[in-house]
Amino acid sequence: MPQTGRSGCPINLTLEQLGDRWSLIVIRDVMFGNRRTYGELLERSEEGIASNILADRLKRLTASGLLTRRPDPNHRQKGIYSLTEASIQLVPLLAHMGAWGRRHTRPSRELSVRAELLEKGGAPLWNAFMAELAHLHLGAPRPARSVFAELQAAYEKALAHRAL
Amino acid sequence: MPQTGRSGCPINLTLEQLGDRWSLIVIRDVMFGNRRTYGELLERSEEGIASNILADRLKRLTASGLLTRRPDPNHRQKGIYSLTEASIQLVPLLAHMGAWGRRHTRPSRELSVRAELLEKGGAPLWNAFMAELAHLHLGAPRPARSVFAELQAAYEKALAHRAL
DNA sequence: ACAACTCCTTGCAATACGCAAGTGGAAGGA
DNA sequence: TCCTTCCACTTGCGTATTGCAAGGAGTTGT
Repeated sequence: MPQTGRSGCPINLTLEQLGDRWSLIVIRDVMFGNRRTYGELLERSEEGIASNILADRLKRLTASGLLTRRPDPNHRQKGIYSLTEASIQLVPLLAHMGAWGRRHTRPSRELSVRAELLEKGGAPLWNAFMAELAHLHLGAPRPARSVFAELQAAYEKALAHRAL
Repeated sequence: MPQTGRSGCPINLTLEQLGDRWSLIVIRDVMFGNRRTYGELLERSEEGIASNILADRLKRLTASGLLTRRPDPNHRQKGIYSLTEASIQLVPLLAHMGAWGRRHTRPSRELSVRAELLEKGGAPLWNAFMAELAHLHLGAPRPARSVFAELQAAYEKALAHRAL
């Protein structure tokens, strides 16, 4: 039996949670950019998210179990946001979104590099990345391979190349 | 170089086109439900889309190249909507959305059956389905296997089972 | 004590959404 | 021909969401 408003279709239910212009952007920044606090997410936002929208999305995403928030031991006011098992399993979805966007929109070269790597790596790469996210966010053991570092290095190389 | 408003990230650009609560629902109904006209999409909508929203989305999706509209030869007023190459390539994305929704929301059993088949079939099934959609919507040759019929049969079997 | 920092909140305007009713052209029948 | 029905949308209007700019409250560092 369905739980929410419109219908019990799994695609619809996914859209009801994530189908807006900002939720997946926030998750993307936590996931691929390793932004872990409100301030980082606000200041280093590529798309310039507004502060009230960010606050609202952080609330909603934590309420629906896609993020968790724990206090920063060094700074009583700060919260550190982490991905959950559910949001880590969005990796294949985001990879496909990146792949589709690369083909059917006009992305910038620098910002496409990570999407390209993720696409070419396929499921094995996604699984390695998910294992690493489980380490970074859920305290799982550190895997041998750091997909995060590979993606970041490729991105920075593209940035440097563009800057020349 | 980016083309649109917020950033050139391919994930963001995909969200700018599809990141609302209705666009993917419409595409899903055309794709999996084979609804080809305004009336079919309105009347047989599981989620009860409003007529003005549907009209707006059909306009926007055709404008951005995810649907095409041709007049119905038997009925001058009717338009027949078809998927394009770009929207057919959303099959893996929708399959992943269904898979994620099945795991992390509370979908109804009947409406999950297709998502389950798509998930278990994986990339080979998606490719067969995309070939069939190219036949149904773009006039490509008819493939040997009809994934559409398999999905529909499974759905109707689940419906009948529920009705007992 | 004071200033700077950090996480939000508030006010307000613009846009999007949702419902119900209506419009205008086309098909079909008497 | 004229009338009814159908069909694809549009319009009006109230509500919710979004976006921008400014402000406020708790926290840290000096």
